[in-house]
Amino acid sequence: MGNHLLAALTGEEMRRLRPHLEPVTLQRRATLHETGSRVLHGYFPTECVISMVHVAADGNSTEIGVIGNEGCTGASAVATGGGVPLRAVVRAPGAAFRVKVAALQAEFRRGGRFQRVLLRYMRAVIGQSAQIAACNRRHSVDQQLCRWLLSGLDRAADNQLAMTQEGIAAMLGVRREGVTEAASSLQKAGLIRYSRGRIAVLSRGRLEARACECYKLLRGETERLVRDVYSAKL
Amino acid sequence: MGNHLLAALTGEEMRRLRPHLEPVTLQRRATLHETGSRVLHGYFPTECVISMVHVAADGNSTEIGVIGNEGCTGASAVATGGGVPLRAVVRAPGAAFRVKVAALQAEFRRGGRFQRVLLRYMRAVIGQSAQIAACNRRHSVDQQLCRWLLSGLDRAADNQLAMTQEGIAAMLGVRREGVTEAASSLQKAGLIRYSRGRIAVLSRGRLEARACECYKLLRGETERLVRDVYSAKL
DNA sequence: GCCGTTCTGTGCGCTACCGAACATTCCGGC
DNA sequence: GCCGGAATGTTCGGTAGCGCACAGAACGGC
Repeated sequence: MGNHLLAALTGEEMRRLRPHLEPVTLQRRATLHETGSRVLHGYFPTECVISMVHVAADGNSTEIGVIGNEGCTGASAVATGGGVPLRAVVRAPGAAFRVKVAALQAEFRRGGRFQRVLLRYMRAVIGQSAQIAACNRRHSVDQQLCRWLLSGLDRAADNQLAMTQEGIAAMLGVRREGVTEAASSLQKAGLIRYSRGRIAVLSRGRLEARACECYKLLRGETERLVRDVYSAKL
Repeated sequence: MGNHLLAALTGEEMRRLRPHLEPVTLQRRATLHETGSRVLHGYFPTECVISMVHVAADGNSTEIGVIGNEGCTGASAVATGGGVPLRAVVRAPGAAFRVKVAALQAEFRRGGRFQRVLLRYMRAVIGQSAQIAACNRRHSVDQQLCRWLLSGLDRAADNQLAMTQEGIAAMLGVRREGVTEAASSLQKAGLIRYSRGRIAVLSRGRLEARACECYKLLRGETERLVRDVYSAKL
């Protein structure tokens, strides 16, 4: 149950990086980095889930990407220094490795496998954000909720998700009432059960059927990413 | 009137790359690369404008990013090989440099300034797509149209844009009628004048005032990008 | 067991946008 | 000068989501 990006490194790279890997437990809703501000650490989730969120001037937020144990935060900061254009929030608490950006940068600049892995990951991030952007535009709250639940479920240990409807609404960029309605409809249909911020997915299959095709595409992209980072061809 | 990414290279890098720079004139609406397919060339606009467009299974499209002489296509393909997750379409015709991906990759792997420039550019792309995603979700067709016009204008030679309302609708991911209505309202207010695919911007200032704040943010990000690629600190 | 807080449910009027159908205007080619 | 196609204009009913206001329900601390 490690992190795929780290697991894909060569032995030598891992030896160099290991002293800088700091195991941490991330608390729900913690903000790991803030829009525009300087990034000090990259986080490599092993058991937690992190959301990348765009924050508008009026405080409205929109989730642009999700990071589980297939990714990391701050990749672009590692590649270029400076800040990232998004806020990173812990969506599901749990274990992760924290690494100083400087250490990551040093390894990145060596131009080895770590660099290729991180670049491949950045490509996935761009694709993911494009897909979510299109989904935002086109699909109903109901469909998006299904996609959101599944994207969390794929990265979770069990069939449980911890998030209030208020929180989900903020991520999807819709009203809380809209989420209430969609969630209540899902519950009536027996796909999920929830209460006060705890959601249990009862029928993953039916949830997938109800979600828009964006979910399948996003999932496929993630699987390709994982395959690629382990591939000798990278 | 060159391309900023190329202009920021060192003399030595430019000497190596110059033999591979192929000046081309891009025709309006040409598709430079297609979603998912293998990318053979990167394009560095000098006088044209290119749109990065997400295409859904049903054919619906959504513009995720714009590229003028501050950027290039296929950056992520250069960094990692393989395809890009978006379609690139010529939005305004004109000159560009075409370069084989293999040549770009070779230069990228040297790990010099070109690499840092391209990475910095990828960071801008991620930020841009996040901003546009949020804008898609939140703002009215009218506001988005203003933003779209301005984003083209910034990269155009004069105050003219060539694009039918049908075309704009496809980029913004809205109905053609919605664009007709918004455009006609802008014309009545004296901000633009248009006819059959030719749009003239009459009052840039008022257009900016009417656009959502996304435009200013996107523009600021682009300006920072251009500043950074020329900066010695990169 | 009480109470404040957090979370969820519901109703209402409103607006922006959608989908479809059709009318009109303009341009370029013959 | 005529004609076909492309671009734009307009209308109409339908609906998803918004903003607001408030009601109930559950949990957590004391």
